[in-house]
Amino acid sequence: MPRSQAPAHAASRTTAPAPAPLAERLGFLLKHAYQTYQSIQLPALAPIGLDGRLLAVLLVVQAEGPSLQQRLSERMGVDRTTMVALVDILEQTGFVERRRDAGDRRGYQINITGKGAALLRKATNVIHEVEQDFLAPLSPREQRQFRTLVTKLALERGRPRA
Amino acid sequence: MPRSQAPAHAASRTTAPAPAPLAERLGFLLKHAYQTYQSIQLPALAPIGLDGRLLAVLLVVQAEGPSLQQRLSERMGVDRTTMVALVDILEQTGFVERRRDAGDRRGYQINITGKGAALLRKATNVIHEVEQDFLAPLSPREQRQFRTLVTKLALERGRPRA
DNA sequence: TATTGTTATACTCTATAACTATA
DNA sequence: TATAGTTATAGAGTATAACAATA
Repeated sequence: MPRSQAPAHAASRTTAPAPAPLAERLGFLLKHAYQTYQSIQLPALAPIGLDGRLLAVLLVVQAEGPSLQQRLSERMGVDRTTMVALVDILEQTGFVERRRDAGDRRGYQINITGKGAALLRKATNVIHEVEQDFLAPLSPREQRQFRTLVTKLALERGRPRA
Repeated sequence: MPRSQAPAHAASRTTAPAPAPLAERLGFLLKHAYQTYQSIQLPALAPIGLDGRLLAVLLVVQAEGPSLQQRLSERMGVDRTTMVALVDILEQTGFVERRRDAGDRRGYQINITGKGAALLRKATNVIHEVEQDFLAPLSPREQRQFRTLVTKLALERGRPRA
């Protein structure tokens, strides 16, 4: 999905109703559900200097403690060469720091900073609002159902590699 | 999504379980549900020379009759310059044909051919199998629920532009 | 020889701008 | 001048290959 993010200026525009044969195809629905989510999340995270992938790195580092870049990339399912750029950004903005491991000087341990932890608290509130906004077309009961079902579909089978 | 498509050779590989904080985020779940779907659809459509976007063009042309390229791109939510390449492929393989409109010689009417209609019947069967495979982790009742809910989320709000 | 991080490179998908022919 | 189609180009995003440092 990639290449999958709509430009920010298009976030609030809409198009004509989807053609009937596409509106019944799961692939089309899944793609557009994800794009709709992104169109809400992108402008919500931008003011605090984050996007979905940078936020994911912070979430994993905070949940699992200091981690090698390679470990982070495996956990998130992105290439290790892609992780270089993500950590570069988070390091330059002071949200994480790279520390050499004295025992094995090949890799870095990635640590979240106090500034990064504070940002993460703010981002967590933003994400909850984004998810509520996205799920707004559903009743509270339907929202719980959707979370359960999409979790099974996304995770139960094992994720394809990014 | 699309870059959003995993390479074909990775379709059957899986990674470690998703980190807990990501497995609860809707953005992560939606992305991976879509990627999981793609990892099933891609190898299923490849043998008949199609992918999701080419199939979408055929579905719209068949449902709405001969259409200008520009109209097709609006209906599908893709740029008209992107539609050029899609119609090129379908024309070279003989699944659609471009016909000049005698009244307005600026545009082409895109028609599905007999060969294209035959392919579409085959593709429709393939897609039904792909969707069943994707939904297999859910009970029949849950499958109906998921279709209803994801349709509301993808379409009710109006689609963001591609 | 293998592993971590990095850089250089290439490939895919898609969007913008500019061109042509028609109106 | 506006529209349909096209081409050239550029920008994300991400993957592969090769390299330096370390084990």
